[in-house]
Amino acid sequence: MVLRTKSYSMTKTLRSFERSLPMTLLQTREAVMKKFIPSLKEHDLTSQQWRVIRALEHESGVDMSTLAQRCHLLMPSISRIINHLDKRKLIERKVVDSDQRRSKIILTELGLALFEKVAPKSVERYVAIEEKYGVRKLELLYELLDDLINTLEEED
Amino acid sequence: MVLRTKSYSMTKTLRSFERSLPMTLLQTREAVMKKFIPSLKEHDLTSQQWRVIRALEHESGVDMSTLAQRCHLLMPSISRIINHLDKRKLIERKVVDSDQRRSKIILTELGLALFEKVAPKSVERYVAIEEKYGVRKLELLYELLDDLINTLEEED
DNA sequence: AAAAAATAGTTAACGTGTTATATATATATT
DNA sequence: AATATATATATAACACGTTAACTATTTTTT
Repeated sequence: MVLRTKSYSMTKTLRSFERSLPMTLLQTREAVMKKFIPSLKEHDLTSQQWRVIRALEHESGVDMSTLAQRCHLLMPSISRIINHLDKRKLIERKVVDSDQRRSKIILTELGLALFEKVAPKSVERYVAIEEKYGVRKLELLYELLDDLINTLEEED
Repeated sequence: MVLRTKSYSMTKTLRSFERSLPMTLLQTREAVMKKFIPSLKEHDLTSQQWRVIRALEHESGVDMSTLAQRCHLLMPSISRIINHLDKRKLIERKVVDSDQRRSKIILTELGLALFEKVAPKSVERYVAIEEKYGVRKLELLYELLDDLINTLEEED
């Protein structure tokens, strides 16, 4: 393991596949989500649906494209998710008068109630992570991640 | 940003959804993968298929369950992926004599050739990231992520 | 040895990621 | 004003993530 890492930085071979950056990021995400997913399942929500609900609670009445950007989802995914949430009456769509193509998405009372129920669990999770891992390290991690994102996005 | 962070840790409301930890990890992963995905597409590979090929190049002749663990994939996914790679003759399955349920997965010559073609692109990508972001920061990031994973996995 | 329990792998069903294509409406061009 | 182009959203197709159910073996229990 040590040998592999060493040979990587010296001879430019592949980093051991279990320790690749994308894999490590994926694992971290899984570890973070793991304890929160059950709260979502209790309410038959996927993490993406929850992301949309959070975005709408933050700012209701945005259109699909905006929602896609904010939630880092692609239009086909948003389209399906909004359809799904619409059937569950958690959101409503209002066609925009000035542009019939567009529709504003609004969180219903039911949707808001669901948010209020789940949100505390999410807060709890963050508090638990802060306590066990440390606020300082967490802030440092955020900084490093943001920095990496910015570095890589400059590549165009 | 500073204000937001402050209000979060003081009043225990939800961190702005765009800056949640899972979202940030997802974004980082996307940013890291972005420039490498085209190399995979050239060879009609998904990142998961590539992960499996890498694992097999590292150690050929492991069974499906082992492969699932190593690649952080679930059995149904591995099952489909191995099926797919089998059809493309990139791998072969050999039923284990002592246990007819099990089969060992072997990278074919064709599979190995594909690995040899794609691997340098992956190395290039890492080198580029190291150069732009810095080896030191990258190592620190790995440490923080591993630490977070370990912290969260102790929670059981 | 026969029955029960465990294990390896597959398949089904549903939601999402991704690319390509389609449809309707709005804007720009002529 | 009629046509072409652009935009917002939807749908289709295929792969993966996830849970549950299933099949075929192997191991354990009795």
